[in-house]
Amino acid sequence: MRMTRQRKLILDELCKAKSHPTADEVYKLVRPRMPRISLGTVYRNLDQLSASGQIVKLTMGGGPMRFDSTFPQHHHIRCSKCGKVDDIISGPNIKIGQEMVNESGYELVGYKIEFHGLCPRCRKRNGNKEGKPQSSARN
Amino acid sequence: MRMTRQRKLILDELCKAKSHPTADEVYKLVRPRMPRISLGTVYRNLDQLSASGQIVKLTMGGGPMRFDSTFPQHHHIRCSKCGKVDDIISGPNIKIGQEMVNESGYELVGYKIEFHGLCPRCRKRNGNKEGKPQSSARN
DNA sequence: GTAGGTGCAAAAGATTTGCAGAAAG
DNA sequence: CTTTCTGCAAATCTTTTGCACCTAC
Repeated sequence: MRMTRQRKLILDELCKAKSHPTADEVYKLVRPRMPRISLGTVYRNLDQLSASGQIVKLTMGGGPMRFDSTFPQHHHIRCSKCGKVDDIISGPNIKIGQEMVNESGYELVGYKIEFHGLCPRCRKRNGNKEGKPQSSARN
Repeated sequence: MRMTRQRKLILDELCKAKSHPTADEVYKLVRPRMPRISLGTVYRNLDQLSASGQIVKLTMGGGPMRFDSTFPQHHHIRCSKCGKVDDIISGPNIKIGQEMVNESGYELVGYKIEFHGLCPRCRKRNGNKEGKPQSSARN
């Protein structure tokens, strides 16, 4: 994979971004520094960067694809009410290894955990200031 | 939520399906039994059924949305090479609780684990018959 | 009876692709 | 040099929506 000016730029903007931009947002982030770049190029690069593991594709259930740099390692949580996506800098130990998928015959390469819940703002609006889970923690 | 003939039918076909059909595939599954149903209706119902937790939306990084019934509880693994999606009837205990997301201020409602790796067929083609992970298990 | 649901068709969005010229290695 | 990548624009694919008519409750 060649490291073109475009690819470097896209990766750079993605690392700087605190949010989880869509392809179109990446396009807008990059244009000021390279006005003639095309949206198609952005899509092609986002695909390749994620195929090579340098970034992650996030779908988080609905709407256009979002992208995020992989470092530092983290997971994501999405508000079921307003759709906001935040990072979870997972401290604790989720041990996930080959043995979890052995029965399937697959060779495990990676995994992704996507949480969903209510963001602080929506909790307040709901009048549920303290953490009283209202449903069991499973999808 | 009313239980219309359409909704019942869609849910029924989805429970029977061993695969993870796209909206369009669900449409095709349902049409033999209800020829005048519209694709729009299928989309609207899949959305509502997943909002109410009766089915799950799977995005699995790329392509159109896929849908799956929620029982029995399971996760999914997707082949990074050919795109095949299979079920992981997770035996072991992944303990994920509110404490994992406390710092974020969110109230945890649920989570979803998506694995990816090489399916048995692609492993063979790769000449890697036994489980020798080639990269670290992370995205 | 009425709020929510449906079919149809068109619109809106998101992503992919063909091609000729550019540029990385 | 050769191979991969780019810009552009058109094509394709997916999903959403407006509207008038239905139907579950």
